[in-house]
Amino acid sequence: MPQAPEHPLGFKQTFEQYIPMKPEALPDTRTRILDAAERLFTEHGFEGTSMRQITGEAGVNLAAANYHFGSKDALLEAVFKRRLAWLNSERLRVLSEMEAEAGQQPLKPSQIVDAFFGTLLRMGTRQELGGETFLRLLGRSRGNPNNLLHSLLAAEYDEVLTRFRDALYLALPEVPKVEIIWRLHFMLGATAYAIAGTDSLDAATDWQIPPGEQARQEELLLPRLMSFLLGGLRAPLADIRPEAPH
Amino acid sequence: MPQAPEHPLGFKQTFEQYIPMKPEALPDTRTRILDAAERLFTEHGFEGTSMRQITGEAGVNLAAANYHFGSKDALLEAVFKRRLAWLNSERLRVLSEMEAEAGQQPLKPSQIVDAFFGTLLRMGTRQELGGETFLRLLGRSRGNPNNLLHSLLAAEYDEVLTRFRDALYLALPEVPKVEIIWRLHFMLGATAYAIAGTDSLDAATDWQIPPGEQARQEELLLPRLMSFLLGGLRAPLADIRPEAPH
DNA sequence: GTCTATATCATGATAGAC
DNA sequence: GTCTATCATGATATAGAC
Repeated sequence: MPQAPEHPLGFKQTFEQYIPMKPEALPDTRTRILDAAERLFTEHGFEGTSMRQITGEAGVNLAAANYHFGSKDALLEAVFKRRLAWLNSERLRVLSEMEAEAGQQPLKPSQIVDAFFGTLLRMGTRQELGGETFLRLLGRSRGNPNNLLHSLLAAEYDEVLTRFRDALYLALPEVPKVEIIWRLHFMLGATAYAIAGTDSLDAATDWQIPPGEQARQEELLLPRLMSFLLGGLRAPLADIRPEAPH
Repeated sequence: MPQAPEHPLGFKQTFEQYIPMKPEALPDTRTRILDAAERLFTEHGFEGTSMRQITGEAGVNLAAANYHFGSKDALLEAVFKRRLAWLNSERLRVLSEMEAEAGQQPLKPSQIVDAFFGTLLRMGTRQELGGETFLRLLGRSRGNPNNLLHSLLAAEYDEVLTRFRDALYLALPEVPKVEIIWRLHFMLGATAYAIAGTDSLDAATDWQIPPGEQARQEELLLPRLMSFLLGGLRAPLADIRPEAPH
C-alpha cells in the first residue's frame, strides 16, 4: 500500500468524502464551495461560519473561494440564488399549468397552497436541489439579521409572492384582500418553522412521539401542514370593529 | 457654558441618552448592559454583535460586562432568562386561573390559545418587559443556530409547553394527540414569524397596505392571528392512510 | 466595582509565485 | 486557476492599578 499523501489530515479526509469511487466525478471547485457553504451556513449560520471552514470542508484552497466569488457576502448570495431560482420558477410553472387546466374556472385555494408550499416541501426530498439542507437554511432565513440576505430574499420573492397573492384574491373573492395578505404571512411562518428543524430544540418539543415513529411522521408533514394552512386560510374572519370600510 | 467633559465622544453621547433629566434615575450597570444587549442582539444578531458595541451603547466599560456576566454566552443567557421567566410564569398563571374558573368544565381551545399567544403579544406592548424589541428577538430565536440558545430555550419552554399541550388534549378530546402536537408547532411558527418583524423583508411582503394603515394594522395583529391559529387548530384532519392506529 | 492596557487569537481579504 | 504567505482588523477575555 502506498503511503497517504502528505496533505494535512483534515484536508485529506474532507477530500475523500467527495470521491468514494471515481476521482473524475468530483464536482468542480465552484460547486464544491457552494455545497460546503450551504451545509455550513445551515448548521452554524452565516456569521458563525468562516471562509476557512468552508474551503476546508470543500477541500479547496482558501484563496480559491475569493477568486470564484469575490467575498463572503457574494458567496452567501450565490448559495441562495442557486436554489431559489429553481424553486420560484417551478412554483410559477406549476401555478400557470393549473390555471391553464382550469380554463375560466377559479382555482381552489388548496391547489394554490399546494403549488406554493407543496412545491417547497417536495424540493426537500430531492438531493440534487439541496434537499433537507437547503430547506432548513431557507426556513431559518427570516431569523437572520443579515441585511444582504433580506434584500436578496425580498428581490427573489417579489414576483412569485405577487402572483400567488393575486391567485388567492381570485380564489377567495369573499375574503378582504388585506386579510388574505395577513394569512399568507401566517402560512409562510408556519411553514418556515416547520422546515427549520433544529435538533436540540425539536428534542424538547417533539414530546411523546416515539423515536421509531419520527421518520414516518416526517413524511406526513406535507398533508398535516396543508390541512393546518387551509384551515387557517379559510377560518372565520376575526371580529374587528371597522373604522373604515374594507 | 462649561466645556464638555473629556470623555471620548461616543461614550458621552451614549451616556447622555440615558439621563435626559435626572442622573440618579439611571438604571444600574447590569441592567444597562442587559438592555443594550437585548436591543443589539435583536438588530444584528448574536454573532453580529460585539461586546464593544454592547458596552459602548450601554455607556459602561468593556471590562464591566465581563465582570458582571463572565462571558458573552452568559450574557445571552441572562438576556433571555430575564424576559422568559416572566412570560412563562404569566402564561401558567393565566392558564391556571382559567382552569379554576371553569371548574370541571373543559376549557375552550380559544382560551388556551389566547393564554399562550395572547399573553406573548400583549407582552410586546409593555415597555418595561422588553416590548417589541424582545418580541422580535424571541421570534427570531429559532432561526439562530447558536447551540447555547437552543438548549436554553428548550429548558425554559419545557414546563409551559407540556402544560399547554395537556390543556389542549383535554379541550380537544376527539383530536389525536399527535395531531395536536403538530398543530401546536405550526401555531408556534406562524406566531414566531409574525413577531419577528424584519423591516427590509416586510417592505417587500407587506404589499398593498397603505402606509397610513400600517400602524392600525399592527394593533389588529392579535385578533387576526387568533382566528388563523384557531382555524388551523380545528381544521379537518388530513386524510392520512393509517398504518398503525392512533 | 470600575477603569486602562494588553494578551491572544481568528477573521476576511489579497499579493504574487507558479 | 490554484497555491503560500501575510496583512490589517477586530474579536473575547483578563491582569492589575485604583
